[in-house]
Amino acid sequence: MTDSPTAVSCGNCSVRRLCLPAGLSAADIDRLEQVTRRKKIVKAGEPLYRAGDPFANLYAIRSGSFKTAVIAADGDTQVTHFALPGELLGLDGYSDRCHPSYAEALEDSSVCVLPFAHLETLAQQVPALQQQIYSIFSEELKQENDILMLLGKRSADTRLAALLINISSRYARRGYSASQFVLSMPRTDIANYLGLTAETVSRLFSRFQKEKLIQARGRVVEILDLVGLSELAGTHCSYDSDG
Amino acid sequence: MTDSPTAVSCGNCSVRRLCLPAGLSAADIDRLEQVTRRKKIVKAGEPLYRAGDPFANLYAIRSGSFKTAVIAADGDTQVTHFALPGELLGLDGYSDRCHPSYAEALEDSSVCVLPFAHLETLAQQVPALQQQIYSIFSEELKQENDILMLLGKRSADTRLAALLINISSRYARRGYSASQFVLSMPRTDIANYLGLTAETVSRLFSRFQKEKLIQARGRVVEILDLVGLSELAGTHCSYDSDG
DNA sequence: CGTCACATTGATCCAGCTCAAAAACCGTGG
DNA sequence: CCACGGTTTTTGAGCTGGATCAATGTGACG
Repeated sequence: MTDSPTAVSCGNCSVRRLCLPAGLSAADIDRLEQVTRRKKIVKAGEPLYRAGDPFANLYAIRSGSFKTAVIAADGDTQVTHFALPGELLGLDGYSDRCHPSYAEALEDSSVCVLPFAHLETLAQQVPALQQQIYSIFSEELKQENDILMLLGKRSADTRLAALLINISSRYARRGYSASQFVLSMPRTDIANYLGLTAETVSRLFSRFQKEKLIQARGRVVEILDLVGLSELAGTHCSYDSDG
Repeated sequence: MTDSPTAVSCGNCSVRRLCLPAGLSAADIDRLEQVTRRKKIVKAGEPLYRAGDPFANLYAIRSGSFKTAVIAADGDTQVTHFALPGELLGLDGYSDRCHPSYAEALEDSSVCVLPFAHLETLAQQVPALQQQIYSIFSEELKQENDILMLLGKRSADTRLAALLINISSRYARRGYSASQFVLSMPRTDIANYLGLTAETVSRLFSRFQKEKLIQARGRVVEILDLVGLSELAGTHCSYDSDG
C-alpha cells in the first residue's frame, strides 16, 4: 500500500462518467480534484480497509477490482459486493464512523482516497456533487434489493447466470468487451456471494459450457449465448442493466 | 389515503430521536418542519407508493408499519424490509427518479410526506441535516449487509430467530416492550423476507414454542428466552443491535 | 519439477420445499 | 350471539436441489 505520486485528475480519468465527477461542470470537477488527489495502490489479496477500521475516507476505484464482505462474530463471512472501476467503497461506514465490512483487492488495483469530511464540505457548496453522492447511495440500495431477490428466491443456475450477465454489462459500460472477460475472483468468492458452495458453482460452470451458454477456461469467460443466459437469469432486468 | 389536517411537529414527535430530526438543534428542527408538514394516512394493505411511481417524496413513518418489496418481471416479489416508526421510505428511488420497489402498509399507518427537492435544498443549508441523511443512507446499507449474511448463509431457524430479535430490539428502541409485541405482517411476508416458505416459518414458530423460546398466539409474540433465541440467531450481533 | 492453492467431479445426504388437507381466525350480516 | 365464507395458519408426508464429504485434476510459481 503506497501512495502514488502520479497526479491523475478526475477530468481525464477513464471512469469519470461512472464516478463522482458524473454530472459536474468542469469548474466543479476542478474543485473535486482537491479532494481526490491522494491515490493508493492495493495489491491482489490485500485489504483496502478492514471491519472495525475507523471511517475516514471513501475510496473510488480507479483500476482493478475489489470484493467487500461482512464478518459475523463466529468468523463466518459473506461476500456482499464485487466492485469495479468507478465505484465507491466505504459508504456503509458513515453512520458508525467505523467500517462494518472489509474490502479486499481481487487483483492489483488502485484507488482514489477521498477524505469524507472534505468531500462533505465540498458537497455542501456544490449541489451537483451532493446529488451525485445521493445518487450513488441510492443506486447502491437499489442494487442490494436485486441481490436480495437473487438470494431469497432464485435457483442456483439463475443466480450464476444473473451474476455473469451483471458483470458482463458492467464491463461493457466501462468500455470493455461484454462477451469476453476475466473473473478476477475465485470460485469460492462467487459461491459465497451467491449463497452457494464452490462445488455447486463449479458444476454450473461445467453445465453452462455443456449447454453452450458460455465458454470458460479457469477464470476467463466468454459468453456464447447472451439471450439464453438472460433467459436463465430470468426476468432479472434491473440487475443486468445495472451500473 | 387522505391528508391529515393535524399539525404535528417534529419537535414533539415520538420518534424524533430515530428520524430526521436526530441531532438537529431546535432552530434547525423548526426549519425542518417546513418540509415535514404534510401527513398522509395509509390503511392496512394499501400501497404508499408502487414500483415505477415517479420519485418525488420520501416518507417518514409516524405510526404503524410497512413492508417494502421488489417485483421481478415475472411478477415474483421479494420482501426487502419491514419498516417501523421513525424510519424513512423511498430512498432507493433517488437515482432513477422512480421508485424501484413498492411500500405497503401492514396496518393502518401514518407518514410524513417529505418533498425531496425541498429537503435537499434545506440539507444544503443545514449541515447537521445533511449528515443525518448520509447517516440514514449509510445505516440502511449496513443493515442490508446483515440481511445478505442471513439469506446467504444461515439456516431457517437462525433466520427466524434473528428476525424476532431484530424486531424486538427495534420495538424496544421505540419505547415498547422488547419481550411482547404483535407482528404486523402475515407469515407469508415473514417467509418471503427470510427466503423461506410460509410452511417452514409456521413449523419454526411451533418448534420455538415447544422449546420454550417464545410464546406465540397468531401474530402476538412473547419472547420467553431471549438468551436462547440470541444464541440461535447466532453471533448475529450487528443485526440485533440495529435501529 | 515439486508444491500449493484453486478447481472439478463423483457419491451421498438432508434441510427445506411442495403438495395436500385440516384447523383457527376474522369480519359481516342475519 | 352465532353462522358463514374467506383468509391465514398449522400440520403431515414425501421429494429434491444443493450441501457435504472425498478424491482427483490443473495450473502458477519458486
